[in-house]
Amino acid sequence: MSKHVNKLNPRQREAVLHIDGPCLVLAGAGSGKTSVITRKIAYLIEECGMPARHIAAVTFTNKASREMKERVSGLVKGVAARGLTVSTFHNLGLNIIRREHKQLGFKPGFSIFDAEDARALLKELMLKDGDLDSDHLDLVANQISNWKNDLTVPEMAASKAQSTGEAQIAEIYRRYNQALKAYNAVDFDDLILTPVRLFSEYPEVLARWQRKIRYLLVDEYQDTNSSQYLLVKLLVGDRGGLTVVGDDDQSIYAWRGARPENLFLLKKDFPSLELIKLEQNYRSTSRILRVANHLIAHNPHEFEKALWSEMGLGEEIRVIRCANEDAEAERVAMEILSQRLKRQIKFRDFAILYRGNHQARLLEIKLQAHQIPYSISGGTSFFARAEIKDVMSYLRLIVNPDDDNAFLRIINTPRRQIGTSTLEALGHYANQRQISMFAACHEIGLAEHIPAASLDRIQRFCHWLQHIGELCRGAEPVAAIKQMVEDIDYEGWLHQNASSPKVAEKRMENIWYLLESIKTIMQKADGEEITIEDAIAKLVLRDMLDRQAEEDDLDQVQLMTLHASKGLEYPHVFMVGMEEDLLPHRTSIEEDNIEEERRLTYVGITRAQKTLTMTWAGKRKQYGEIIETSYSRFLDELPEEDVNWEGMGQHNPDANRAQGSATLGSLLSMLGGAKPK
DNA sequence: CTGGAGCTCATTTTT
DNA sequence: TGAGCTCCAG
Repeated sequence: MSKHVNKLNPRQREAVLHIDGPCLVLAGAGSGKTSVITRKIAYLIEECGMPARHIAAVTFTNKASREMKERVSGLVKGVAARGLTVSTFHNLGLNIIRREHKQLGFKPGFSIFDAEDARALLKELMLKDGDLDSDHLDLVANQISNWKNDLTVPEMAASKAQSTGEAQIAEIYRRYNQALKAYNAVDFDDLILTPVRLFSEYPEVLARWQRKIRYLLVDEYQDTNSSQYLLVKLLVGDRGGLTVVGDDDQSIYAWRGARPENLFLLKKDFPSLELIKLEQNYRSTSRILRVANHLIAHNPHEFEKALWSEMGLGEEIRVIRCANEDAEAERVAMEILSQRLKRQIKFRDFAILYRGNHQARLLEIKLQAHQIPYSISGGTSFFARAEIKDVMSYLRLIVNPDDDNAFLRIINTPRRQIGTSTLEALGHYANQRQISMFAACHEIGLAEHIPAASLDRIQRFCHWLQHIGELCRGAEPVAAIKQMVEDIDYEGWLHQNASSPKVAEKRMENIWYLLESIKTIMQKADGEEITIEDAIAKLVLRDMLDRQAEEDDLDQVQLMTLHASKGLEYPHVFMVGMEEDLLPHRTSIEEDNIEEERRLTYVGITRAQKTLTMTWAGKRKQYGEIIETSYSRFLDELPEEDVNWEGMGQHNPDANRAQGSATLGSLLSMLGGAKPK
């Protein structure tokens, strides 16, 4: 038997060997799904003789795609792996659009608007419109994204509108798309949607891509939305060269348009689908899995699945009642300190998981107080920082002069004495002539609308930027960008504006870090030539940023949301805030979305390898007032015999559910609540 | 254009 | 409670 399968268990082996038709692998948490995908790729290349360039593996995150690339290159050596596609959905979409940009009517160097850019554009459109105020920004942005993910074009949205409100949003949607087109830009959703439309409209283009991608593997399939599924379906065609791996119990992104039912739809679209379940878990103790299975059994299931492991029974799950959220954070900190000594383990063996980012703040304070090193993943992203957005806008404008949004962001940053009236006149002129603002700057006719002094300043800026652009396409792009930052004296501008020199220095450091990243990306050109356009696109798609990698090696407790923890594992896991209104979150209770919250809890539990500790606070400060809480309903869904309850006296669902039983715990909580701060 | 007072709104967020 | 915003006075 092949070397690629003899380390696998029988189910995994079956999943790797089944190549004569579509294959759905239901892979429970920790069941070795990445092994299956990577070994299947190796098997296809080395045993089936399929050239690597005809195989594509698609993931959702850059992290997953990076890991997959690494693991494949460990299995398939050298030239045999050349041309293999391992990328995120969005990256694949980007590559398709790039190759076919002419057909699609995009100029090369088109911009990619991230979520933030898209919102900024929407805000502007809504402001101009007046019908909708920007209070609804979130709603509108979400609705448009949902429409795009469900393949609904503006005209369809308008005709299906149920209310005037919806019709208004549909109108904004139309203008939003129009603006993107004018800016020669796409948003994240378009990266998937555009290839789908292309393939539906041009069968010959689709055929070409089908010839290229003969075998497709998709990771985390439960997270696909409608347009992603359609993209998969189109690429696979009726040849059935498809393996998808997923777990319906780990679907936690339905609120973002993911369609976990895509897992079962597969059966309809591919009748010959082979279903393989991976139930052996290589991560956790049997106790942890029993608890996880017991919990998730409360959800309805299309496919029954029960995880098991050979890792031994393991310790009981602890559920700890704390007086309030302060005591909870304190308790977790103390647990980490004592467990670390008792078990002789590292800080990095611990993770603290929570529902909402705001819960991290108190934990941070307590960890700091006890000098426990930690790192938080998530929070304000690097790319949300104003200085990064500024430099990125310069770069975007260099690559795509039609990007009016980028133009407007940086035309007067740093100050160039180009005021609103000048820009209004310029915008008006550009609009009339149906050209971009940058292009309008070069027109002779503009002199009639703008005072000579302003015009001169604007044109000097444009010429300078063009000059930098030429340098960027030369031999030393990074040097050119550095030159650009120096030309505009961005550093001086930062110092002038920042509240302290320290802040300015920090911001400048971020910019140097950005330039370093660009340098790395351009150097990593293994064989293929990477243009400045590619580098910027990679940055916008958050690819190739090795921030996290440095931190992974440090000995730090990991703090993150339950969502962010998917796919990760830690020896000792704390889940905090196990309360009604928090873990099932209140809005989910109101919207009757308990099942997804239960899956979220399931994801949290299955992150743990050795021990799992859940905490909850009897009282919690919420919007400034102290609220009596009751513990999460999910705690009652855990098997009694595997759980050790602390601070609640005898655990008794019926009596304890409501307040009032005079247990030691409730007495303590009364003390805690009454104590002055 | 900046800074401070006042108002309002509180999930999750792979790309 | 407190972060993030708008709005108005300088």
